[in-house]
Amino acid sequence: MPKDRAPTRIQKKNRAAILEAALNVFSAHGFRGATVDQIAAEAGLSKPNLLYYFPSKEAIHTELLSGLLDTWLAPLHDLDEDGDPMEEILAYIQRKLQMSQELPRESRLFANELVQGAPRIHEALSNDLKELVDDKVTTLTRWMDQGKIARVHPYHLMFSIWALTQHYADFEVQVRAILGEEDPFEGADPFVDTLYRKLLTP
Amino acid sequence: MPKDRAPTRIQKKNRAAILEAALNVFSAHGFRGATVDQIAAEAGLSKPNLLYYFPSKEAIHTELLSGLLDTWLAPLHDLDEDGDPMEEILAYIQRKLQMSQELPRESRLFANELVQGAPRIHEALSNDLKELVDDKVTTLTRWMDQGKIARVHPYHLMFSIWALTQHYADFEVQVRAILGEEDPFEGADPFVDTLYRKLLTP
DNA sequence: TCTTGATTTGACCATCTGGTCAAACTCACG
DNA sequence: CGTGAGTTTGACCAGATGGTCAAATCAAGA
Repeated sequence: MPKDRAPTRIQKKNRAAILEAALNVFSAHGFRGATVDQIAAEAGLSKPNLLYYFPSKEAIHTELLSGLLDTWLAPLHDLDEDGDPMEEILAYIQRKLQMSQELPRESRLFANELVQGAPRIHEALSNDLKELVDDKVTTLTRWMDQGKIARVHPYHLMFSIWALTQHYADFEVQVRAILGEEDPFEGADPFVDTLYRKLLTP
Repeated sequence: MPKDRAPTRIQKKNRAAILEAALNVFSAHGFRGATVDQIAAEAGLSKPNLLYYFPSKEAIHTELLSGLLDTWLAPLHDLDEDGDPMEEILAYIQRKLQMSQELPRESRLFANELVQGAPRIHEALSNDLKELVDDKVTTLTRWMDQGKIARVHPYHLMFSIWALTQHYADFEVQVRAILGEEDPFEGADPFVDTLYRKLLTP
């Protein structure tokens, strides 16, 4: 394993290649379905070489998840209490939809983990995520109190946004099977925009 | 393997026990994450004994999925062109939500399969499911043409219903992590009802 | 160039896993 | 009962898989 110094050029390149490969493999097959050999092959390394950079399969997975959590939660972080309520929420939804389109692997990585009970990120959910959501729910509630948006259950509002936007990435095969050749995201944006505009208009 | 006659008392009991156990294990760990030993143990059988009733792990999985597909699609089947549009749709949504609550294992079984690209039910999606959805979309479109419900993209409407209702089962850990002690389904029903009533009111 | 730490790998290992098989056991029925 | 079909299991196997290790190779600074 590399020493505890500044990472060399090679270390940087290989660790990045491994994480990139791991994202592909884990998001497509889940933790258990992914094999170290597969990740190594995709990263262009031999298995022992891969294990020279990460101590175990689990370590790669953990680093991937924790490294991506910030990215994943950034849009919600950006929800600004001082902005225009309706525009803030619709912008959040649009960013989430865009992430589903542009980062489907990341979405499926989390989806895989969650649907199997989140054995490896349960803590992050109950702490970081809950804290962030609770905070933003306060904002939403305040907006409702001020009559800026319609009063709905704020937590379920949040869940619905996640469900709707991530559905396109997580269940992409199903969406594609039904839409055929058509671009899955064609029309999604106006649809969710209308949906939440109608829901939240006081 | 049992002969091709009428199933004996023991065959009925054991096959049922195996499928029940398999539903638990597959829905919790996905196909690859599940082991035959685990299923056998949960069914109260030895592994060779389990494999006396089913030729392989894959066969159990296949039978589970195809056996549950009808159950899973029944609510959509029931959407009645001759009923009251708004009530029909809201009833469909409510039934889906109820299934998410009462049959979370089934929901996660399909979710697991879908998020990993549906390698084993791709055909059913492109045929049975697509056909059913296309048919119901025709109904929805007709209702929109008649001005009975607001005009929205009918396929995205369908996706949104699935996403929203199944979210509670598929990502139950996340919902629980955020809501804490509170019952995840508390308030979900009125929320989705309001959501779709507002969206679809012309 | 030489040296030393960084990097890479072939060979190997223990364990897990899906599946097989022959032998043993059980049950229903004549 | 006795018997043959139905049921169960211990022992076993081959391949996959996560991980180890010593030896070989490489890279960069003195």
